[in-house]
Amino acid sequence: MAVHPRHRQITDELRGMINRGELAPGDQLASEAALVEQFGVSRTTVRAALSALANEGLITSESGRGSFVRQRKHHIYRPQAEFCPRPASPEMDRFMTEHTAEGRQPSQTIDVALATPPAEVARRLEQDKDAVTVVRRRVRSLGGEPYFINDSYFPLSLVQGSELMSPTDIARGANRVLTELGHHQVRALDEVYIRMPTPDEVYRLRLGPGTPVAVHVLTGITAESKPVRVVINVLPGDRHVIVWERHRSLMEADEGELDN
Amino acid sequence: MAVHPRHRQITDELRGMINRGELAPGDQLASEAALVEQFGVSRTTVRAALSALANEGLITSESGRGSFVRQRKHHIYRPQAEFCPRPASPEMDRFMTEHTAEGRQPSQTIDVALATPPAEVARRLEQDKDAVTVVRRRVRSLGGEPYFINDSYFPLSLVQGSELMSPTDIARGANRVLTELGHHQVRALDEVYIRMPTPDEVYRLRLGPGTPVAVHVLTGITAESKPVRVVINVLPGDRHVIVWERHRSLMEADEGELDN
DNA sequence: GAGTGGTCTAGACCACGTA
DNA sequence: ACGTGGTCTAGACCACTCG
Repeated sequence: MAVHPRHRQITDELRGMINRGELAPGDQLASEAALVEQFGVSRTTVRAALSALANEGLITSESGRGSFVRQRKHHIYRPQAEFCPRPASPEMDRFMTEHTAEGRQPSQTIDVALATPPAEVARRLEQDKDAVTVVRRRVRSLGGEPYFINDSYFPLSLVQGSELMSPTDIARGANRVLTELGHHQVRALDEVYIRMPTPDEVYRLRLGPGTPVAVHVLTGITAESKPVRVVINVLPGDRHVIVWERHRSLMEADEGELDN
Repeated sequence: MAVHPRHRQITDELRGMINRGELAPGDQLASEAALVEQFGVSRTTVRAALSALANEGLITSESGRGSFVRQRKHHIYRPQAEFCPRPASPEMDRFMTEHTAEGRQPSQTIDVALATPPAEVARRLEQDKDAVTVVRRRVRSLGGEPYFINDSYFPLSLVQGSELMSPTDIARGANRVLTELGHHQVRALDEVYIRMPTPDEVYRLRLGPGTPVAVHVLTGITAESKPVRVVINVLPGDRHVIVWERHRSLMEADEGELDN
């Protein structure tokens, strides 16, 4: 029988207490010194155990204060919301009611720049990699806590001189503006990647260790199959649920390979 | 000017080499002993730096062999595939062609059990938390590498005695069977959560450290608004892209709050 | 000032993989 | 046999938070 190393046993012991609810979200764990006593190991070993829990996203350690059980509070992220602002099914309605965001102050920062986009974006826009795009970068916050990076890229040639280049909110939406400019989108391709954040994302979103992100890449496409917009949303995993709904009308076949 | 601690400097240095491509996926890093020499620090400090990179999902360390730069290879996960087996837009077609899975052997394990489901599932099925469900648990693998946990829950009262209770593949799909039993689904609610895996998931999917998962929860609903099926898919972040497509016909409004 | 976590050292022994 | 990473110890000093 394989026996786990000491630090792993301590990790499992503490994780068990969290999963069983003996340690509730927000609770403070025993101090490192206390755990050294309790388990009869060196501080290094205790710290290895705590570090593992931190990287699982279960606890955070705050210098000078202690270690605490984390809590997740999920905002609802609806990729469909852009085109279908209102939920259409009773289940979705109920789901959204149950997850109603508390009355915290929303705020956002916007900055607009001209830049050659990352290779991933250039590829999706079918541009040369040194072609210039307009980038609208936003960080959205709720009650001071950032919860959402939203970077939109438009080919400069398509939006030159339009209000998309001014760093202010556009109430009627970027899609409307693109349509007015003659670049009406009729299709979109959505991709979602799951990964650990870059140090830059950790900084911009104030992420704790062990917090993964979802990267939602949206490519908007015209009837002529021309991509005119790429949006990259970065969502902290501990603050979001991605939700959508489907109806019979969208279900073209009855069987599928995924869910037998 | 804030100066980073020594281990953080080493982390940044090594991450830079990876991002700049000086260390390519699959490459071996300098050994810990070599890094101790190179940076003039203790082995503990070097290991702290390597541990950080591992938890970012950038490297893996293998006992007795060394540390290596990781690679991500993305399978395509289409939540829509269940109802729309074939891609409908040229962009999606191209996307899937570009990501064609290599010709590795697919395989799967299936086991079927009667069990009281986790509270999350019971709630979605609108069952008492001690009501029994049929669980079809599957792990799908490609070339020996597991890439997909797929657990389907059906209320026992609805599927008793049907072939859903036998641990074999159902070629025509579970949806068809449910329809034949008089529980035709007309809507679905999809939720995706992003988090670090549990130890059980790490084991079943053979995940390395720093690998987050996406949890896709699908609730299938009849015309009478009765939930008849909950599917929980667990996808390793380093092996999947979640992809779907949208068309004008689904775009009911022109503006949205997400993408100005 | 007392207690907390953050950083770091210099060693030691072990299990593992490869040659 | 040797080099690799995995585990663990016993200390030390620091920065931070809080009463």
